[in-house]
Amino acid sequence: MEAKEILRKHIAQTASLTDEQFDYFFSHFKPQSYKKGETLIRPGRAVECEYFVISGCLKAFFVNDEIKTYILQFAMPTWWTSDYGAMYNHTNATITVDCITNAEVLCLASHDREKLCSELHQLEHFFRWRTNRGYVASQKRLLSFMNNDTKARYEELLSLYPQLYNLVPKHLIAAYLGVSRETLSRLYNNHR
Amino acid sequence: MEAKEILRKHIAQTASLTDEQFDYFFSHFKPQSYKKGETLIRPGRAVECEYFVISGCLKAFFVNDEIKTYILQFAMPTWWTSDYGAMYNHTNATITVDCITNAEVLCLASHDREKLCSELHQLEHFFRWRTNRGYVASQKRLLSFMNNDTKARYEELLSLYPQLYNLVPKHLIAAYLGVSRETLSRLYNNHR
DNA sequence: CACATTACGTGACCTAGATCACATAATGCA
DNA sequence: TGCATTATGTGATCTAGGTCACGTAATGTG
Repeated sequence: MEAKEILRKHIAQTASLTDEQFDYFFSHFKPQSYKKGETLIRPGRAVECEYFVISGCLKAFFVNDEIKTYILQFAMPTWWTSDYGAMYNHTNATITVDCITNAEVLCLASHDREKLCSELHQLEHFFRWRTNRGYVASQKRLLSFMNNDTKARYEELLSLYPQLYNLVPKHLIAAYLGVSRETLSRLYNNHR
Repeated sequence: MEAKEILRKHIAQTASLTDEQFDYFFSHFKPQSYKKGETLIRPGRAVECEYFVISGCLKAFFVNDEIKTYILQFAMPTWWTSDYGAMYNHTNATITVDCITNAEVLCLASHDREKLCSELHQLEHFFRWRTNRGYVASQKRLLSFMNNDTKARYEELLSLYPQLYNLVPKHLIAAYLGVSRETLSRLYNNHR
């Protein structure tokens, strides 16, 4: 399935657009290909756009002063990603988005999204719901952080996204769970 | 300032409505008064509406099997609160919303919000941006959880909302930070 | 193919914060 | 005003997980 069709199906779950409307919407996206390890969003730079993932896997992460990495999101096909804090406030990025595998994405400029939202009510509706879901997921993860121990969070993550186990190196899973790679290693080898 | 005026100013920051449009919007809200300790949303029940706080302070929290409480949000004047996960998915509430102090709120039914959003593009715009901000704040809190220790999170919370220190009991602040009340107590009395 | 880099496992030790136990305010309310 | 809650402080002890140190795969690249 090609990029256009994937996006079409994705939108159709939340908003109904005519073919003409969708074509117009789609014409604002720039298809891009990235290789494993390439960086889409870099801290300190302006954030021009957000990305819709067609294939491959990206990660959005924060690196603190002690060079420790925390992964906010693994972005898989049909997921959206960006540094939304920076994008909405027009400030410089504080997080990085890069490729875990080779990836194809559709790039939508922030000002184009705002323009499209004001031109087409249905698109404003779509983006409202997309963010709703993100917000609820984020609250849920926060709760899981407070309530569950590492092992429970690890199992939760793998039951939600089984593909991750073979797709991404273990130290990145640790960085998503917010623990050291040593702890994660001990966890599933239960040496304790 | 009365409730209507407070909501008017709040909306105006994000969306421009005519007086007629705002009156129509406002006519869907039910003003309600609650006393300290009263419950607005209860786990296991359906979630009919969301609340806009006019005065007082609410809390939205989760209670786990071991009766430990985790506070997701303190809701102060001009904040919105509900169990959004339950509301969006039409499932029963998993969190509780109750009053830390006596409070006045405006209650908006979920189906009215959806109706209003589809009738008035500007309102859909407003709710998109409100959720945007919530999403970004939630991501930021998640990051703070992973990156900062309890002391840093405590200071972050108080610098953001200094009123909280005198308004809410310390064990609720601990429940927001995700630590035991003993740990919080030791923290600001630095007996260590 | 060889060498560099990255990924992963595991022991030893350390620390933040949990838990339990108890004491002492402070507050509400009959 | 007096008693029952609720809020808070603090010691003693325990534990999940961090950090450091080292080793061995695995993978990539000239």
